[in-house]
Amino acid sequence: MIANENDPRVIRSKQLIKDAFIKLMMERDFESITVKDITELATINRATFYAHYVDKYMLLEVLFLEFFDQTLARNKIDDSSFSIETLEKLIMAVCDYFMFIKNACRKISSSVMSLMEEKIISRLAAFIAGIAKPCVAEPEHFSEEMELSIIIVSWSIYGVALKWNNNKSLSKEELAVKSAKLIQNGANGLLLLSSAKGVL
Amino acid sequence: MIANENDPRVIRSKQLIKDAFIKLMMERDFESITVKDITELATINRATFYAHYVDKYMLLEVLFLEFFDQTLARNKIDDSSFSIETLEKLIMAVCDYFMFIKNACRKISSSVMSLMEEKIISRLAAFIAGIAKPCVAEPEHFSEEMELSIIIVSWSIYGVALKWNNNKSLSKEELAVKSAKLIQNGANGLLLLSSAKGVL
DNA sequence: CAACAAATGTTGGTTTAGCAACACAGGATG
DNA sequence: CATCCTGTGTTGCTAAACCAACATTTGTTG
Repeated sequence: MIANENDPRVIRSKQLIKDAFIKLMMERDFESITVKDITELATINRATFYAHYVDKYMLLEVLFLEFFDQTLARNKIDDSSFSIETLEKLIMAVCDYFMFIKNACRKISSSVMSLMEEKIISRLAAFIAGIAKPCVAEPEHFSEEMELSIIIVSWSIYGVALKWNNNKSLSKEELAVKSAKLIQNGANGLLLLSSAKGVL
Repeated sequence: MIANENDPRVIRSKQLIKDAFIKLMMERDFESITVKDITELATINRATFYAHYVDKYMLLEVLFLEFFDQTLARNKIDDSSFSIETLEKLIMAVCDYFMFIKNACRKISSSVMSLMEEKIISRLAAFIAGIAKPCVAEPEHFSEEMELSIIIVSWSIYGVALKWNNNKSLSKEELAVKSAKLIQNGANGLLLLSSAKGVL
């Protein structure tokens, strides 16, 4: 069945599924939730679930990516150019995302988080690309280096936010300011520190 | 289309319609609510409304009767025999029903109330009949008188509760106790009072 | 290990909801 | 008065949800 995404029934069914899943995630571990549980709570047929989602893992992915997009949108990041402030806001956005997930789910396993990791970083990269690319005069020339830079920055952002989530020794804002500078300078700072100590 | 009342879609559609209607009744006057308003808020198609309800008046009737039945059920009336306590509880139940309606609707016109009046009294009569009939040894013999008695009692109950709703000079319980006695004695009390004053 | 129970995906046929279009009625506006 | 607008109620067709049934997989219990 190829469903029309604008059909009110499709919209409602998907929403009922999401609502039920969110409710269950507030009560239980992801792995313990069955498709049957979801569809029964959503008052839809199990076959209808499979008409819209491949399995519960795909539902998780879609939903968590939506959460992330909403978090990004809520942080109102200036998309006219890529600056140090953009970097700071992105870091804080990923921190918000982690906090949202922690708050919305009773028990979120690291396996679930790692299922989402790549997807979130990809989304981060796409977001950054959307800001940065139009700012470059000759996109065809710098595209190779830009792609790599975006990947580096995306993974860096995710990494510091994840570290913060495990060990909140700084405030979100402090983390953002400090980390943004470090990400900006890349390995330079590390190289300087190391050479000063005579390691290199 | 003859819908199967047990189909989950039918159940959900009807519930969506009811929820939307209740919400609108909390905000607006019944007459100002259109079928279009209801279906838009319920996120269903207008044709679907007509598949389940003749018009908005029928929806009102169904819903208010449900409210009344719920009120009756909540009052947990002993249905083993018909006693003075039964009478008192029925009076209080109708009072509860009036209070519920007043609370659930922004503005409830007297025309709407009178639309429901007969239906509620019929339901009252059916309820009383359900209690009283099994208690009679020879139902075929007393059926005529019993039918009339039930009608009299039903209208009496509704009447005193309606009066109380307009002018709450007594508590609900006081009204029930006093009125139950009066309904029990029927016109006897009035006749005595009148004769004592020499009117008859 | 075998047997059983429960969850997963999938399928074909049935039923209901959605939709667009229509005729009609009532009320407002020029 | 004619015209427009909005809501009502109906209809035939399309598309989505339901359902029962099935083969498979997974897990657990004696």
